[in-house]
Amino acid sequence: MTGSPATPRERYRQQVRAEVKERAWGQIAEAGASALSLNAIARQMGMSGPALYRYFASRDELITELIRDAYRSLADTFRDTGSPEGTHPAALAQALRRWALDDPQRYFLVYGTPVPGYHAPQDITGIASEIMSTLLDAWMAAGPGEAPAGAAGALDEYLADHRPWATGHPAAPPAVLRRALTFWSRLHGMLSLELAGHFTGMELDPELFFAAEVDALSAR
Amino acid sequence: MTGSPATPRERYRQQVRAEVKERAWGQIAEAGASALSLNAIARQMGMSGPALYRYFASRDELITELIRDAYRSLADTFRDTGSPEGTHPAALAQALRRWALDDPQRYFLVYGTPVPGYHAPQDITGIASEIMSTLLDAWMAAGPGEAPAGAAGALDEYLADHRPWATGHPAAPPAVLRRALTFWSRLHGMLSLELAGHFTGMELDPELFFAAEVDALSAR
DNA sequence: TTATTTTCGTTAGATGCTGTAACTAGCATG
DNA sequence: CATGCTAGTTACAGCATCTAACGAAAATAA
Repeated sequence: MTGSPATPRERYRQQVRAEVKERAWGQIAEAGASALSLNAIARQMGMSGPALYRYFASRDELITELIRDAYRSLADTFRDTGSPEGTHPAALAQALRRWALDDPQRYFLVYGTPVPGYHAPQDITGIASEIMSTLLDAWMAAGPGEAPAGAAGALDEYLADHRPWATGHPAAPPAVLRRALTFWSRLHGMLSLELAGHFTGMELDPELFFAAEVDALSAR
Repeated sequence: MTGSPATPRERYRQQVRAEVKERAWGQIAEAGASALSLNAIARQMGMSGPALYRYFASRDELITELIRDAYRSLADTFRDTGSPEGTHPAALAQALRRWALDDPQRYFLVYGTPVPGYHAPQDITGIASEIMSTLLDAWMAAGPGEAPAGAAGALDEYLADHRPWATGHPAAPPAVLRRALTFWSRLHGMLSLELAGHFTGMELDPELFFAAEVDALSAR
């Protein structure tokens, strides 16, 4: 990574940008992304409002950058989980849950309610496919499982011909694609319900539920 | 329902409230709940900003009411799906998906990213348990399925003693509780990914995927 | 019918936000 | 040293929520 030209000006600039993001994460953790205020951040940093526009062209650009960092963080967490060849899907599941619980609002920035007009820039979709790729690696190692029954068979047939999201894994059989997809979707269901607080008051142990679902899919 | 006193004043009042909500739903559908503006609604209705505060104490109160209506709408949709005794879970799944696709932002108002500080009022949690109750009805009719394997057994043991969310169904065995819970969670995973657009660009037919998952759980 | 009270809408304004424009002080480079 | 770039400033436009004070209309009471 030969990134920064290391001129003092640029160093300072990156430092300020980093601090802005730091405080932005703080605000988001406290009151959600919709409550993020550039003015408030500027006040915290002892400068006046418009100064921050030297560093971020708009509030949206800052949020987009935070979303990018969130994706990057998840992709790295996935990549760093277990060995490159033999990662068990259950390990990825636990890593994902830890990552989500570590900062729920960061999770929601990636998988939460989207803004209707918003379209993620190209590089973010690239990171997203990195994440899917790691998931496919793990399920490739785990194997296709037993023969699909019922509608799963129909889905496998479909996936055999519609797999642009798995271009990095041309050797993966449709059953592996289906299992990875199913896995991802189920994890997301549990986590977003848990993080949104839909289990509170139900007296349900999310960890136990999570473990049961992971086990159900992993063992089959 | 002997609700309204039907005095002309009250009739007018309810009418204005209804129109405000109508336009609010329009705004939300276009730009999401965070972009909802009382001022803009007032402008559309040909009155000046503060007038609306005669009808809604604050922006938050309006949003809370919309959330309540969304919950109510889902509970009614569930209740009206199939017969009171013999509803198949798959029918509920399809009803839920139709309801979600019919107005994605309404879905997100119920199951999307929560505002950190927000606590839903009592009556909303009541409607939420109505929804769970309908789900439990359907799974009671479907039966407990085959014996649980692996971690599902541990979850069943836990659920036998932790079931305050199923007080309306004292006769439901733990396996039914688990299946209803799992069902709910998996549906939510697929729907929120679909509605948030995480399947677009993957060339994945959400309906086929949805059917496969519903089938996988229903048939077991 | 007349008088009183309640309700609905208005305008003015406090406060906070995003974002632009114009200007100044300081730093780096020629 | 002179020039230009950059990071900050203040001023301001525009829009948002929401409060306060006031006038008009409608419902109610005498």
